[in-house]
Amino acid sequence: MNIGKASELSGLPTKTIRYYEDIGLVQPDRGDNNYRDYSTGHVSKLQFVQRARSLGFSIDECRQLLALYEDRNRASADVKAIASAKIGMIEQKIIELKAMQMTLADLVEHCHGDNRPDCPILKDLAGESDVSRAGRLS
Amino acid sequence: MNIGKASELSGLPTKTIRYYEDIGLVQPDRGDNNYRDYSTGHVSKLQFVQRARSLGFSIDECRQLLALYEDRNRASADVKAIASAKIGMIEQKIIELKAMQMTLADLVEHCHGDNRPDCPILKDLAGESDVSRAGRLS
DNA sequence: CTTGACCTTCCAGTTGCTGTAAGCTCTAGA
DNA sequence: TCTAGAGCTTACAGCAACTGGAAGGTCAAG
Repeated sequence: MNIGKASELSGLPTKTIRYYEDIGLVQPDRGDNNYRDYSTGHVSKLQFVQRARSLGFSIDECRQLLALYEDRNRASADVKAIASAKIGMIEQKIIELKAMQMTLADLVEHCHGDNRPDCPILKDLAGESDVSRAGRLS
Repeated sequence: MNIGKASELSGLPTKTIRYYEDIGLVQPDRGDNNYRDYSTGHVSKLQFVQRARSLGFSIDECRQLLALYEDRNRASADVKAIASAKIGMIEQKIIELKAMQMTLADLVEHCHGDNRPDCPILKDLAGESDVSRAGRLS
């Protein structure tokens, strides 16, 4: 099938699919007209990558997962290790985002939000404020 | 002061500080030797940007915040609006990450993690599994 | 006077695409 | 059979937000 159909079936833009070919992630055959020709196997791989990406795996991790996916002799422990590491990274990211959120919420709460120029948020960002500093600077 | 000192005081790499000059975020003076010359005011701005960036503000948002910071007639409501919007975006990001995490955790839990090639994680990514599909596909 | 740290510019690379332009190919209708 | 337009091709540029490296100028200490 042509790239348009593969795009439709995999849920990935054609641009992205061509990009995946460029970087050697999923390489289709070529027809006589030089059009890319995707088999259902290729589409499966594209879907595989699409899902892995949406789960936060990097392209490089997708490459590893695809290699494992292709490898009949793979050890599922390898896959589990990659996924587990990813969970840890996500957890870390969530913690950082929560910290950001709390700091911002604290600042917003202390901002009167009117037309006066005096703003505790900017003061804090500039390091002039004594609001909620102790925690962040320690 | 030279860029090295400004880097030390602001906590930003010299590369990043030069980059910030390139994009017109914080523009220092120049000495006779053509070295960048940062005043304490410049360093304050750099610190300001450093903190805003660490709170998840984009460069463009930093630019807006810096403009407000510089503007004696700013309305603190403007600043509050930017920060509030950012909190919402962070919340959204956290929700997405949690969803990812749960899906991955579910998959890892169902993966025996030994040397057998049969792996539920890969099965799910390939769309062959019936584990934890209903929620994701609905 | 030399060594080495620090500074300069410029260019390329990173990740994961996305946009655009110029041009080739295929298909359906007049 | 011709033609319009949809779909395909390549190649290059650009996005964020830096980071790295090369080649060279400057400065302070020994």
